[in-house]
Amino acid sequence: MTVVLAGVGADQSNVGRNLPLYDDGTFEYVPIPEKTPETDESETFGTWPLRNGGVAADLLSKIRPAPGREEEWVTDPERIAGWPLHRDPNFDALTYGEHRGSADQRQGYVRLLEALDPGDVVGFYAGLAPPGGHPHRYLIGYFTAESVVTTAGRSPAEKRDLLADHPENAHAKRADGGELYYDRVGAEDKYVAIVEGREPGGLFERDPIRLSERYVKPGNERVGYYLREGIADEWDLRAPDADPVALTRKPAMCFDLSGETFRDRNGIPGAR
DNA sequence: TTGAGAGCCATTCTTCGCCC
DNA sequence: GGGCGAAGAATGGCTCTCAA
Repeated sequence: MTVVLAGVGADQSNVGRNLPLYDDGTFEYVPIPEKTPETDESETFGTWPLRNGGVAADLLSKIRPAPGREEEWVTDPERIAGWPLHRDPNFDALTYGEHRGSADQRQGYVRLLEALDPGDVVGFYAGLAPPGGHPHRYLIGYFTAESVVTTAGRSPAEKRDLLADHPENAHAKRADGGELYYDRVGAEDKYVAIVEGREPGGLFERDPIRLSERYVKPGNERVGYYLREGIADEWDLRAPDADPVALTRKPAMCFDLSGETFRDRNGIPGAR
């Protein structure tokens, strides 16, 4: 009886802009750039179709595959068009993988996802900007959890077998010879949680659900983005335990809400 | 072992300067 | 004057350290 929301999608930090929300309620979802061009993912910014025509590369003037002060922006249009996507979640194959957080965090991404039971829901929110308006965090889709597996505590051979069992997952696609990306770059303390999903699930067609409120929190000087009070109350927020929950950095959120109730309130992807 | 506090840094807003 | 980009600053999550 759990709903976990995860922040996904390209944003200011990796493509230098927020994704568009159009006047008719439709929106564009574009995955973040893959950290490494060495991936089995065939979709690139030059092939990812937009709902209003064209491809994702048409929206972008720059990308930063690995956000960080030492990383340079890629501005060459041909390189942008050919850069692979970190297609996570994969709304076609209904699979989602996550490495953010660690085993000793109670409220990090991987720990919240590990707690999902079959029939629970994992939802996805992204930063969308309407024409001439401020960006907000919107729920853009979800799927029903079928199973959750992690690479924690597994031997290299076991990890290889696990990734082979989830070939459509973005973390499996960027694994090299069964070796996870974070193992290759020396971050062995990271592990990946993979959620395999089932119907009902997918990306909303239109009218994403706004999760954030934009205001100056008492005691602060600057405006911030916070979880709407109504969402926290009606969906029974369990984590994080902050009040209000700041959505600036896309935290994982957990709600004590049944999958059935969540679907009744928010509709079915494909029919919304 | 656990919780509090401090520092680091990712994210994004604001301001300012440059160019058309 | 408007648009755009760069730089600086504010916020808050994550991580580490230390004390209880």
